[in-house]
Amino acid sequence: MLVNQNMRMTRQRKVILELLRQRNTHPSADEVYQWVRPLMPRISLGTVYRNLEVLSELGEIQKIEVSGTIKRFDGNPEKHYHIRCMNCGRLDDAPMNFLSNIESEICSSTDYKVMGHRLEFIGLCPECFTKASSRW
Amino acid sequence: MLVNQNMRMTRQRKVILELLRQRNTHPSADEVYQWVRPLMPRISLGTVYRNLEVLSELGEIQKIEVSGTIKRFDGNPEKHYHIRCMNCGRLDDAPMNFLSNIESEICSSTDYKVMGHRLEFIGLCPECFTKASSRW
DNA sequence: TTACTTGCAAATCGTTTGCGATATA
DNA sequence: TATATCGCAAACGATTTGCAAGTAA
Repeated sequence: MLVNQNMRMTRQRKVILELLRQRNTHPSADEVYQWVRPLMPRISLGTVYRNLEVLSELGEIQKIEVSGTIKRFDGNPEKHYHIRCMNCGRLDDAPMNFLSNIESEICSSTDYKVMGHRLEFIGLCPECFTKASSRW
Repeated sequence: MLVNQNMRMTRQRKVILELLRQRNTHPSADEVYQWVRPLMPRISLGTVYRNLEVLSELGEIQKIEVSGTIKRFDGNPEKHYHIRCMNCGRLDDAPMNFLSNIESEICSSTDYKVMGHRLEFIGLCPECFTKASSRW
C-alpha cells in the first residue's frame, strides 16, 4: 500500500500512534489491538493492521522485520538494533550504536544497490536464562 | 520439534538435502517442493516442511530467519550473511566475512545472555535496480 | 461534498498437525 | 519387528481484503 497524499489523521490512527510513542515495548499488531480496545471498543483488528502499515510507511513508527515470526512494531522511528529472546520471544532494544558504514564494506563487491541493513541479536532474556540455568 | 536420536535417512530426506547442497540459491519450502516433485511425484508439502525442519536442527542446512516474510532455507551450513532485494525478494549471500566479535560489544551492557546475531542487507538486485532507474 | 477510512466478516497464505499406512534400520 | 516417517487433508494463525457505512477536511 502506498501512503496517500491526502492521509487523514483519524481518531484510530492518532490513538495507535500515541500508544506506541508512550511505551517502549515492541508489540505485535494484536498487542496493539488489545491496548486500543479499552479506549475504542469497536475498533477492528483490520484497522489496527492498516494503520500500523500507514504509520510505518510515513516513518512515524518502524516495522521490525527480523526473524521469521510475527511482525512487531516500534514507536521509536530512529535506526537502532534489537535483541530477541530465543525462548520466549521477548524483544528489547540492543545497547549498540547504529553501524552506519557497515554497508560500504559490501557495496564494491555486490551487484546489488545496497540501501540498508538489519541486525538482530539472539539470546536468552534474564528470566529465561535463570530458568534454563536452574535445570542444569 | 526435537531431533530424534533414531533419525532415519529416508529417500525423501536424502533427496531434499542433496538438492539444497547442489544449488546455491535460497529457496522457500514451496520451491524445494517444486524441485523434488519431478523426482518424487507423490511427496507431500508437509513432508518437505518436516524434513527442512529436521535438517536445520541437525545443522545440515540453515533456516534463514530474517525479514518478516516466508521462510527460506540454505544448503550452506556455514555462518554467513545475506542480502535481500526489497522489490522482488531475491536473496543472495552477502560478500562479507562473519563478524565473530560483534556480540562481545553488547554483552557487558545487556541483561540478556547473548548467543548469536543475524545480519541482513537490504537493497535492489541488479534487475530491479535497472528497472527502477529506467523510470526516473 | 468527496473520497479516505472504518468495522465486519470472509478470504488468503504459509505452515503445522492428526491419522492411518508405509518403510527404514 | 518396532517405530520413525510418510501422504493426505484438515486445521491453524497471522495478515489481508471486499464492501457498505461512516467521517475528516
